[in-house]
Amino acid sequence: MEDVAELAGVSAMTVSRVLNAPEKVRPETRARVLAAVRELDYRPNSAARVLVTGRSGVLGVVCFDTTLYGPASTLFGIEQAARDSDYLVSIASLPALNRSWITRGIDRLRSQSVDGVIVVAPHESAAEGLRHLPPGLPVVDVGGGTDLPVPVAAVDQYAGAARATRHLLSLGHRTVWHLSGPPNWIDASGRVAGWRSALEAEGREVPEPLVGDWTAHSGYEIGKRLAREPDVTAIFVANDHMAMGVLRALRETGRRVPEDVSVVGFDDVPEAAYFWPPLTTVRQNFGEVGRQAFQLLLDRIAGVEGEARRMVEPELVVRESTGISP
Amino acid sequence: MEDVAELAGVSAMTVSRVLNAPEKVRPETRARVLAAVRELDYRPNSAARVLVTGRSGVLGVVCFDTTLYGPASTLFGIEQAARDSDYLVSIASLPALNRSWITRGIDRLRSQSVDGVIVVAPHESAAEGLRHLPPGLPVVDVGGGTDLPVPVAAVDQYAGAARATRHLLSLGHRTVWHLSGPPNWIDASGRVAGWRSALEAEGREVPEPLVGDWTAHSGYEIGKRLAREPDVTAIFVANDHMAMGVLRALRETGRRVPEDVSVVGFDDVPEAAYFWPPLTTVRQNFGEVGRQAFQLLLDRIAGVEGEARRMVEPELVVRESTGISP
DNA sequence: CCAGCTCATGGTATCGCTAACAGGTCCTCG
DNA sequence: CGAGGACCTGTTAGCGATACCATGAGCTGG
Repeated sequence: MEDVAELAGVSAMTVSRVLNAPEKVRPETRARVLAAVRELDYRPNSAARVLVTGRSGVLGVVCFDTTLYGPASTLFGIEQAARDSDYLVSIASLPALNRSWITRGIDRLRSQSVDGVIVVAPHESAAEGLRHLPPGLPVVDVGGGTDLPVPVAAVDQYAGAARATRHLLSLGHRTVWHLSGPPNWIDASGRVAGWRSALEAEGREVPEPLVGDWTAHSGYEIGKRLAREPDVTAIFVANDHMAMGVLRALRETGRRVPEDVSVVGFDDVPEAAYFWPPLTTVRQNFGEVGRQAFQLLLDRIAGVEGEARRMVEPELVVRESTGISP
Repeated sequence: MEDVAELAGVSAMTVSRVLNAPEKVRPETRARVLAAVRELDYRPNSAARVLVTGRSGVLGVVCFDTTLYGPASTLFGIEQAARDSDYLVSIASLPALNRSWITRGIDRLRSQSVDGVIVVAPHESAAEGLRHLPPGLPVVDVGGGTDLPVPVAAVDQYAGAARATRHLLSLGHRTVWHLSGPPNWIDASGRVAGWRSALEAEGREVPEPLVGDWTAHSGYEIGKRLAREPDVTAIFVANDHMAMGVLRALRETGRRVPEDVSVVGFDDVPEAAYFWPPLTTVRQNFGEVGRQAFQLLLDRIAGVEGEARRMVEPELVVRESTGISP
């Protein structure tokens, strides 16, 4: 920086100003400094800047498994929003979802002086970790439950599940069975609740939900059980991958979709339209959730308290896996 | 730090040593210092440390689309390896794959003083960007082509494609058609080359490869064309998602898999075993690639030149989408 | 014509840490 | 018994930027 200053015939302080508050420097001086910057290919040292300002321009994301479609898409959305605002994203993935690891993840990021942290861990245990936060660190949660001590951006799982369920009922099905995600996952319980309420609202019988682990494999195994029940004519599955397993199980058992059984998924993964049959599902706009989370974090960093919860509405996408009740 | 030193009755320098070279401090002193550290919940300021040492403990990953299965898995592998070595990962995703954006991505990371960069952009344009690197910055590429000026970790696409093709030939098919990924993607051209060489090695006719864009949609559209050709009895598809589209197109056209047509994919996404029929495919161990890339980078950071290319062998997974020639 | 203001720039201290060297103890060994 | 070395610990000097205050030039208006 000293070199740049010398080449431009100014002091280091002026160089600093050109880079941080250009309007406070006379245009001609500014031009000379910028020319010197280019000439020497000068780049400010962020470490030094962080040391004195306390802000790094880096935000941290704590996440569990970034190979799952949802978290990966959310991360992507966050990263894009961050890029547009000249923020960089550091990630801390967790070997397991529990309070201790979440706390460690946040600490790991904090030790690198991130300006704030977004937690993408839609699991009950996250709430634990979020209850004891280092003071002064802005934190935002994605997909978390209610009454968290931090702002939350999330897809309205409840509404999406209710919508899917009502769609099936409107096709004449007596009731709707549910294959849920693992217990303690916020998304999973939100979908169970939405499904249940939609059934109850119409006075339908509420079957005991079955529990999978998000994988196509579990969908297949549980699907085989469901396929044997002649009562079952409509299934709301908590995500598309499990729905894929269910579809295969139904087919192997000789039950046709949608003629004998209707199936709805959740997520709308890009391949859902090419399942056999193309899957009716609930689309989550993960990218939007990521952007909203980033915006919330930006507000918190700026000291704005603002609203604490941003809900993104999911959308029912009707394809060919649902049809009128047999 | 000063406070810790005072509480422990030592100088700041000794505190620093306890944290960075514990063996150089007498055990009892060390214990006193550590006690003081805990007592005050002291955490070293990484910015100050970076400023003086020049090393940050952060590595950067430049990547294109982290919602794709391959890149996401690779990123995950890198992150896990990094975590085990107490490194943090910052990501810079690119809005488009070309030289300029790659350069900008690397610059963005460099400006945050990362210790090194891993580029996950298996596209020809990446090579351009890697040819003009800031001197002194350790860089490793994932999945890149040959003769790059940096070390590369990659799955052996050529071998995997050849294996898939030979599998189909061994089932009695006269030749094998290929639905490739987009041109200029390194993976895509590696698979084309492996497929072609396997056919030529046995003196088979080499059909003109068809070109998709990795999506199930493109697989479906092109699959419809292939399905109309009675000659086509074996198709090697460049990834699982396109293979899914092909499977659907074949089914809609009334061609049975594997009785009439055999299909092989590439990737082995977790759902591949639940396609209809379960997909024979080539498994890529992305996690291992990520680990290898991280290791290469660690070597480069340490100044070790070492080997420049680490190949991970893919594995053919035979399921039910392939059968003997009709 | 000068007080008083604005505007652009510079000087200095400081952020929190570690490299490099200096100094002090205590032991070893000829 | 004293020189020399091993082993700890402390002192000093930055790393590269910005915050804060000071300074001086040029303008305005009574």
